[in-house]
Amino acid sequence: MHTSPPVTRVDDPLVRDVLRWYAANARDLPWRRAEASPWAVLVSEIMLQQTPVARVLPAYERWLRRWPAPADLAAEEPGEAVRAWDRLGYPRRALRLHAAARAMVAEHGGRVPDSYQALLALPGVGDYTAAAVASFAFRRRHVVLDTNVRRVLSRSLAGEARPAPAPTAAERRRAETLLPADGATAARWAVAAMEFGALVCTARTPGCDRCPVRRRCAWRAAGFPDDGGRRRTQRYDGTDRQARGRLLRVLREAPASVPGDALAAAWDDAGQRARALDGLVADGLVEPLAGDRYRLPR
DNA sequence: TATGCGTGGTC
DNA sequence: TGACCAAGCAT
Repeated sequence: MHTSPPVTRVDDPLVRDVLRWYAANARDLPWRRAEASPWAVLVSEIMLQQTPVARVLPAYERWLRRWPAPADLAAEEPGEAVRAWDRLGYPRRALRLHAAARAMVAEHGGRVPDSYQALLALPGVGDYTAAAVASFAFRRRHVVLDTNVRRVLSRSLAGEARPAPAPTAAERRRAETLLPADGATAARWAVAAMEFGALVCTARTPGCDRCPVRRRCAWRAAGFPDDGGRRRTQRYDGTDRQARGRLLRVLREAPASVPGDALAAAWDDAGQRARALDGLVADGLVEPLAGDRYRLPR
């Protein structure tokens, strides 16, 4: 690797301690290796949206072996991306990643753009992903606010068990204040804070007894207050969401098009099945053909 | 701003 | 056992 060892002085003690913790405890994940391309970083970030690392790993390896550059994916039918997405969940991500690959070919010479703004303009790339790719792949200095970072800062600095449902201006200011001056150190801080939130300062059972910043943690100092303000978790069984998943699974596992009967076998309730199918078609995940047949989009 | 969007593991 | 949780995005 051509980057120099960190020489930047990190003044904030939280940042310093989390960086030190990361140096000793980071997992060896493929998208963090020096040889990971910007495309690999982007693929990993999209796959990791709401999906655990353990489930992403095999899909990530297969994906990059098959499509090592944006142009390789762009040359495929969108349905192939949906099929290769397998059961990662939220298959619209696959469609958007495919659209992003085509946009990169059309507008960026087949490369992943290196600016936050250009990244943000890609389908399926929001604030978090744009900042993460700009930071991790290009060492640009950005606040990277994912759910882990937000939880770490809420606890250690604000003394609250969990952050607000959506990032607030105050949170951004807080994060900006901590951000190291140079891009490379800022990137390392971002990934370190995320890793720390994933492995120590976790949502359910935080490892406060082995936490390197516990002496300064505002949440601990306040006695671990918990207002219990959880997000309402949605039911899944019997929902349209589940129906969509079942239908799409039939389509993914079929080599070509399938008859409506095959979909009917996957979901009993005809009204709900029709609604789910309409939704899938509207999302571009399913293509209806003549004669009551369906396939993944071409 | 609230809601819809998959899937499977954990406690 | 059923909530809760997992590196969000789009509308």
